[in-house]
Amino acid sequence: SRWEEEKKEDGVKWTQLEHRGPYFVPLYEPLPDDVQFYYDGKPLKLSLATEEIATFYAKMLDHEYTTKEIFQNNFFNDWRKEMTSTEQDVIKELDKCDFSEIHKYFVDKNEARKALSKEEKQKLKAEADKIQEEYGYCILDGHREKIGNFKTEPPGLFRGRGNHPKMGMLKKRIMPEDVVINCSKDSKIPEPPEGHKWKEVRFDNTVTWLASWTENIQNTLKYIMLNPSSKLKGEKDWQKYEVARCLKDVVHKIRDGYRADWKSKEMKKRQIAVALYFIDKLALRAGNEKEEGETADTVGCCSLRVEHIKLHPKLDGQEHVVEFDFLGKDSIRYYNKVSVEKLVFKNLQLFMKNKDPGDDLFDRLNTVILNKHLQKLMDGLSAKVFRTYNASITLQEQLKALTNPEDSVAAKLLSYNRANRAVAILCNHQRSIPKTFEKSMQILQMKIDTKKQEVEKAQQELKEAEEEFEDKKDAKAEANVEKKKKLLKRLEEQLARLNVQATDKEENKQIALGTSKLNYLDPRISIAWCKKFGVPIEKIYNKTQREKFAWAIDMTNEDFEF
DNA sequence: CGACGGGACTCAGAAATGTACAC
DNA sequence: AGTGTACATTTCTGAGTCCCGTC
Repeated sequence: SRWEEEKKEDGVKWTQLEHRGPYFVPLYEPLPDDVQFYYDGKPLKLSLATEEIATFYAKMLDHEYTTKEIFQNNFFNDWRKEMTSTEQDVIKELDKCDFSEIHKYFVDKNEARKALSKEEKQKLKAEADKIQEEYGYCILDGHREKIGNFKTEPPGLFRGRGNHPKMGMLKKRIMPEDVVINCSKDSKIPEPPEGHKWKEVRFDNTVTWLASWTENIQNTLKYIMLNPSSKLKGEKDWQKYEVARCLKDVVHKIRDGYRADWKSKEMKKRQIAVALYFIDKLALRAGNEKEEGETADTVGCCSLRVEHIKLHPKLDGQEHVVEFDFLGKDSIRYYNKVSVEKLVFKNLQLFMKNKDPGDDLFDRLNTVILNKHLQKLMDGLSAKVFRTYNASITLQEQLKALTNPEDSVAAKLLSYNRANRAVAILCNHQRSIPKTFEKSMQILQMKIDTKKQEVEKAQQELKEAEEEFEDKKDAKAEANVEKKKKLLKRLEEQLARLNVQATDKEENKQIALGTSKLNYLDPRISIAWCKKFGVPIEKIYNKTQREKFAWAIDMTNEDFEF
């Protein structure tokens, strides 16, 4: 099959790569003349470039971002830089800018698009499909593979996560002159759009990207890469889980090792040992250092500061409790109270001694030191492998504990979701509570109440039927009892299902299951579980997910053990 | 060594879009 | 049968990890 093909030289990722280059998003279309921008109450015709940037802001007027001072200031600074000198002379304060007409124009345009007839919508869809067909695929080693992101990112205002110092800055339009193309020498080299040139065309088969450009906000590279369904990505994914499975064999030894190191005479060793304990037990990320002022202030394990933990010798009947409170990746809050071993607690007290809240907790440590240590313990081992390992092993254990072979498929799926949820909680994968949550919960509660009444009514009817049977002792009365029993049973089952649904919904409101499912759980565990318990794979993986995990679906039977 | 910057890749939740289902 | 809405899926792009070379 396609998962077992010729091996390449070390570091070589492909022998053939052919594609069309990125699809460039359409150029800016000027506003109609009757849509005006006002400055200080007076209409002001803007130059094309200035107008385009104004529309970026106008489009976001409903968004919370535009209420933030940093966003406003960054936007206004960048906007002014692009203005003509005449405009600069006039437009001095954002507060005097009135974008409301422009805003309304785009709101209306959006509604108009939604109100389009079926035929018109189909036509638009067909056009999009054509672009996808033309630009969305490449040829890699003879196979036609789907590309992940084949469009350049449109210009707009930068939206960072959390308290990002650069929010609102102008993200510039990507032109062919900014783009580096990567393909094979003998392939049909993509044509730049008419009148344009590529920045560079290179033939580097040691990397997997098809095109790249430098983004102007953080000055970092962006890439066009393959879709997760591709062979290249699939193999990499498989490899990731194989490394995590290797950890399974040595993790006990590693745990013994770091426990012993809690007592080390060397401070650095003790810090490594405690940090590793956190990474293993709590599935924390490694925590690279970040450049101050360039990004939101977030941390991982190695970059934890004294202010991010509190030590409680006793708390709620537990001993040696560490209270974590910090912002992690994407500024998602990590809040947890954990009872730790006495030695860990003692070490933490020591690490925090004579430090200010803003000081590093692990002052002798960073991710490079930690990962070098891990590499010595196992080939390919780095901090993130612990997350993959602990996530996958947790799923496997939870599935074992929760699955009842006698259950219906629906009940088994609930168990699966519970197991998935345990992992999402471990990895702190959160989502914002859906806007419609309260409402839909109320509706569900109403259904439950109605169902309860129906159950009570059925109970009453059954009682009556039984009494009648006592009385008459005839076949008709007996049949009626059976009928009422059946009805009651069905209603009770429906009620139970609704209750389960409500529990599930409540437990899930702030938890995002997708990330762990897609990135941390060895798909072979899930596939084996499906096969073992007769659950169709489609029930747990949708089409995209089945495509991504094709490698696993191909190779896994019900006996698979992580 | 270790700091630093560049580079390539994975992983992250929000937002946009599509679909199914209730009314 | 048509329409609105809730939920599922897909897209988007920002935010991490980790490695490498240089000084």
